[in-house]
Amino acid sequence: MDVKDSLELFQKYLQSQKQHITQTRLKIAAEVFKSQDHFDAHDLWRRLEEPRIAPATIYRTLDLLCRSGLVRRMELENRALYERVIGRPRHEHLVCVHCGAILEFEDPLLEDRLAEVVERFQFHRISHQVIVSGICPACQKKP
Amino acid sequence: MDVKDSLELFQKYLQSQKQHITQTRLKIAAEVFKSQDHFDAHDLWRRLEEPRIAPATIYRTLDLLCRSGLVRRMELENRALYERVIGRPRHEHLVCVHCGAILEFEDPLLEDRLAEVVERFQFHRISHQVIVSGICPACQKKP
DNA sequence: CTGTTTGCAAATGATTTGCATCCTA
DNA sequence: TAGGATGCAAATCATTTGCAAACAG
Repeated sequence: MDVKDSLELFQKYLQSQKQHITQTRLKIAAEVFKSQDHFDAHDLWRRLEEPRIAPATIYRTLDLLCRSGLVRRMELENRALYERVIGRPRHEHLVCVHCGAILEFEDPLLEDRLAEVVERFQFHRISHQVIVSGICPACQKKP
Repeated sequence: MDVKDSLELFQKYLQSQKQHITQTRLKIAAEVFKSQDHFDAHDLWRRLEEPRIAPATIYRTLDLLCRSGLVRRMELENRALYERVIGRPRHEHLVCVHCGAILEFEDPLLEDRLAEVVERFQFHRISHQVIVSGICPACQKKP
């Protein structure tokens, strides 16, 4: 799943929603699909190096990307981070409160439990997030 | 575990941290320990009906309550909610994006998975949150 | 007494919104 | 060409911070 494929999926999403495929949206989406990490709206704006693109548009486009299911948003203390989801294995996060590192982990059994809970409650899931806050191994060793 | 017991635990926490036990802190904590739901800082300020207590102090005290482990903070879209944790079973949340309802669920097996992950990574956990966003059964039935 | 804590008001900072202009479809 | 999309600037809004006065130990 490369950037090109992801962009196509995004375009299909826009069309399915009767939304315009604009140059601005494509530039923003391409930058997101190139990413390998967790970033906030301002990070993305900086990476684009296109001062003409307004931060407001970044927010609006990130919202579209999340709705499309290609990108995921996670709520941290006082800010939201985004990450590309398409073409990546399902995972959750460990966040170090010391160094800010975000570690990812995969745990199918945990995901199974979540699926069971959603089923148990007859809840229509749109998204979910599992975040463990604490101190990473590296920071534990620091003096 | 009633309000009085919880307050005592909070006082012990304050003493252990060499922090002052003040009337303002006790009033805020008592209101929190009376709560049965999820509330934000402003909700709490309103419930106190003590205009003299500054919102800033509410935030500062909620922070202490979270550090003490008696209260838990959850990050939602653009705001934080708090809930009393002491004297209640461990649980996670389902949040309805339509009506805003917050459903709680208990799932020991899910908690076990989290414990295993934390162990696997040798991560020192401080807190965690599992939030499933979606549409609750009641809202699914609405036209 | 003496350092904390608090109230108040101002500052912050991420995100949202109004609106005229621009650009897809 | 029409209505959605964008840039820009202003508005929001929860939360934080600086500081002098009030208070706990």
